[in-house]
Amino acid sequence: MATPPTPSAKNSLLKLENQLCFPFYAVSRLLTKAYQPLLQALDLTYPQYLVFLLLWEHEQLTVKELGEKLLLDSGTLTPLLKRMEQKQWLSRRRDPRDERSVIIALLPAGRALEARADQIPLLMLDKMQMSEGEITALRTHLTHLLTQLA
Amino acid sequence: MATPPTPSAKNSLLKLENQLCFPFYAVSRLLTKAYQPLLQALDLTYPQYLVFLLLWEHEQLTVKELGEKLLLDSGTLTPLLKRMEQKQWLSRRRDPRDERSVIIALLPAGRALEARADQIPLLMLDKMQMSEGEITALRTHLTHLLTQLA
DNA sequence: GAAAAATAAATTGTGCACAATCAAACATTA
DNA sequence: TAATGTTTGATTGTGCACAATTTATTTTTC
Repeated sequence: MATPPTPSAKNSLLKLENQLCFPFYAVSRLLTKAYQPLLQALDLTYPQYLVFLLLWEHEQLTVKELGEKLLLDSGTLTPLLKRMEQKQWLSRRRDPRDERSVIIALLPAGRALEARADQIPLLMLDKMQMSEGEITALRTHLTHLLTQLA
Repeated sequence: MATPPTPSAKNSLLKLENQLCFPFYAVSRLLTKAYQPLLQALDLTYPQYLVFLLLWEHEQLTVKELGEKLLLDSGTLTPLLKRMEQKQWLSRRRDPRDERSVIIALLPAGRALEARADQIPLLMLDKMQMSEGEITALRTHLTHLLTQLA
């Protein structure tokens, strides 16, 4: 079905295969899909898992702090956190000392998930099949890009 | 399985800063945001731009072929393509020789966007501030990961 | 200390992503 | 060729993402 390239598109940067950004977009989605069977066992989505990574470490954080660390805004976080509150994984309450802020705090049911999640990072590293060196190199480039774009 | 973790190292894998996947997720979203002002001028979203990259090169493709190249399924593509059809950028019709397939064909208004988009790749390369070598290295790693995960 | 500016969430609306299900068209084979 | 199985899109429902606006609260400035 695919027709031969048209003259205007020959050797162009406007070709999917010459794009650098598409692989980022594709890999990001494939990684989320690779997490899916592992997270589904915990009834979690990938963004919810990211919130838990922070809460397991910090016990409680404001919505603003979560947003700064995950690079997400309240339009994304508020409904997501409400769904997690419904499941009794965390609590949402205003900071008495600054009523503008909402404090997200880990609840026992949320803490209990930590033990069940502890195999996930190694299982994912396994799926990626990359050497220690490749991973280090990639992390360096990604961090550079991240600071460049953020 | 990779290397067995020491007790202390095991816990640290469940920290956001030690995640490899989060930077992919974050960079992917930041890249899309970096495209946004450039694409908004053409009334395009990033996934729509990706569809155009393929149509500018191939003139016409089936939904299945678009899905294979972009790693997207019909649940994503069908409504996206309908929105693009509304704007007269492309046509959707069944293949007379196999009524199961839908052929997506570029229309003049869609072709006209190509010239207005041709600066985008260089502008994006500029935003990323990476050397030729870094880009090549990154593309290699990403391609490896992509085949590993796809 | 009142008005103005800044900050933090919530809300609204649009557009992906994707799992799951369905229906139609085509291919296979007994 | 009738029954079975496969392929292709469409549909439905849920959950992000994010721009833009709104509301409540706090801080700053005059």
